[in-house]
Amino acid sequence: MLNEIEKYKVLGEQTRFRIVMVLLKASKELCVCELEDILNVPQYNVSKHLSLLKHAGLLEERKEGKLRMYKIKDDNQFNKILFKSMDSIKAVSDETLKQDLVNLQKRLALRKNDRVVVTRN
Amino acid sequence: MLNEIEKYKVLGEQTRFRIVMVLLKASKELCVCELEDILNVPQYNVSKHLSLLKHAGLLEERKEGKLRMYKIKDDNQFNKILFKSMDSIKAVSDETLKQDLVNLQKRLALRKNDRVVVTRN
DNA sequence: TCAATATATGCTTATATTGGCATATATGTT
DNA sequence: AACATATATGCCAATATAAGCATATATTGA
Repeated sequence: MLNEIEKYKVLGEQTRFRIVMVLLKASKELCVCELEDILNVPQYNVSKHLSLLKHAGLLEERKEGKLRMYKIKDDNQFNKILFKSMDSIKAVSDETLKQDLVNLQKRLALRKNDRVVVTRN
Repeated sequence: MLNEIEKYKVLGEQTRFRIVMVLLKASKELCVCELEDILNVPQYNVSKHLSLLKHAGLLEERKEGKLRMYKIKDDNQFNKILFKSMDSIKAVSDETLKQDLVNLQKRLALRKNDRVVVTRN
């Protein structure tokens, strides 16, 4: 399938959409356990969805010790516009999404010098 | 589900993506039978996919006699950006998509004064 | 080297999606 | 009114997807 179609497809699922939205709002890489904590989704699901997002070419992964850091991959025009479309969603009226963003801030506050020190919460 | 997620989802399927791409390149409304002819997809499938696209808020429908005309719905910021992302897909290297666009031109050439006169081909 | 931790992955089941086919509906035509 | 045509839709079977659970892998630290 055309890679761009794949990108729309993977974004068209609630959990994956939430992951990407959180990473966009974070503007920095997050590890799996942080996402798990922010989204309140089991680790194995977060990992699976991250894998799909990565293979579709929307995210990048980097190893850092025991952790795997994931971040937005916007090194091409298509991705940039796609993320811009997500950014244009004003109505984060959705309760789940709203809570995700609150949890994101809480999680980031647990970092020390912007480094992950608390894993599961 | 958040309406925007639904929009990504419906675009994340080959046939629906093709429909939208053809409508974008056409820059005008097309009827079901034209799309059927252009895409080489059975009428019932074209209709079903059009229905999903309409309900997701990506297309508009208008009755014209026996025909139902479908067109791009870009009356909001999110849709505009989404369609822009499709427009940015340079690599219409995909053979199917390339053929669709050829067929689109052939079908449009069958119109008389920009009105549909030939139905199934 | 052993244990603990972070993450990934295989298997199974539940659910959703898609296509095919038949048929219903609506509109125009004779 | 009967018929033809354009389109939509209900049902079924095939396939794809997602969650849950158990477990494998990799890395760190004792």
